[in-house]
Amino acid sequence: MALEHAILVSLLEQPGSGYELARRFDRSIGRFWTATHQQIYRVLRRMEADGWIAAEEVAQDGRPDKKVYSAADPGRAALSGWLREPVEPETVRHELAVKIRAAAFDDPAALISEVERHRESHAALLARYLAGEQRDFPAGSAPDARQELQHVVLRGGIEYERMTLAWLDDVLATLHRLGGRRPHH
Amino acid sequence: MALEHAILVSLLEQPGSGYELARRFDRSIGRFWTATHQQIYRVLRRMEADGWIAAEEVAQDGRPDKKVYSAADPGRAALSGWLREPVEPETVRHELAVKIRAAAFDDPAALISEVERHRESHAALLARYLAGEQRDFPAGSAPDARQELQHVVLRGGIEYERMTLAWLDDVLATLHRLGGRRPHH
DNA sequence: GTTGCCTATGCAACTCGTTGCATAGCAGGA
DNA sequence: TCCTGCTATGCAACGAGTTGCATAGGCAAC
Repeated sequence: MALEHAILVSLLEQPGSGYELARRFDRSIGRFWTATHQQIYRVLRRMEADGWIAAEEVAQDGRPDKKVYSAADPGRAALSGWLREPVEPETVRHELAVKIRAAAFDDPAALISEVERHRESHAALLARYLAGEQRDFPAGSAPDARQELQHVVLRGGIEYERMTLAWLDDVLATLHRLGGRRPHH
Repeated sequence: MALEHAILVSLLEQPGSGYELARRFDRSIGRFWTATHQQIYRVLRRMEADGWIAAEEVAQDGRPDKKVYSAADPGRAALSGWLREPVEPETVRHELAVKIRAAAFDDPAALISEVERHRESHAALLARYLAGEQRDFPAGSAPDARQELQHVVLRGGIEYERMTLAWLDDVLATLHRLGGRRPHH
């Protein structure tokens, strides 16, 4: 389980409440690790019980109170230990690939609009990444270690989206080519 | 849930027992959808109860008997319906990216050997993909629709591995560059 | 001749992750 | 005025997925 570690990293970068963490997981961190607010609250309680993080009640006016968490030393030590462990092989879940192979037993043309939707959403995400790169890592700046590492992760996202766009074009060309043929029945 | 659909596709391509499916999920299909034998057996029982697949007991000598499953019409219809539904956005789980950002709060150099291990395993997978492509889709052949679709999925795997290798080189260069600097404490 | 691996299926217990719902005050617009 | 939406946390129930173990015959190596 790496949700705990992803939360620790996020709290080290910036302390925050469960709600704030949930929003971060919808944005930057969510690009490589997703979580709902339910999961986050549950894991936060466990981590606090284990002493990995410390909570501070913060009263707000005009808004509900919140509990702001920050990483504690045992949490930092746990993260350090995890960093030195070999990571499990990633389990891939690529639903679109299943659909593409499934199309051989149905009408391949029925997939075209679905693939086009995916293409659009990946193009939009690439644009967001590129805008974020311009904003956070402008050319000529002198980044520190944290920024360098955040940047190399972002570059990975950018290259992933570029690769995916090119592949989806390949998929679309293949589906169009097969459009005339009868499906296998 | 797409495990049912991945199993249906696999059984349409070739009928087989739970055990055989588990091995396929360790090989080709497992590249874009993973499953343990436990999951597979449980889902097979549910699918048989729902009439999606049909089972036939096959006695073997020198080996335990097996139940060979094949896709039935209701299963084929369910697959067809699923193909026409929009797919949920993929939830990405990229543990290495979490580690890279975590390295900002520890020693970045400690990650180098881990990244190198990943690089090797991605290089080995790319080599396997390329060998499989040569074997199954030799230049000059006239593939049918099923092979075309399998090939485009494989090309996606190949491009993904190439992209990942290039990115891991970028990560390694970044980690080496940061090697001299003190971690943030 | 015992140890370990392969085929083949399955139970039990657990953790992970999602979905629906609840509360509760405040802000802004129709 | 009512409706929608945001901040903030949480319960309950379910489904997905993993891990450990069990059985049971055959095969090959040491």
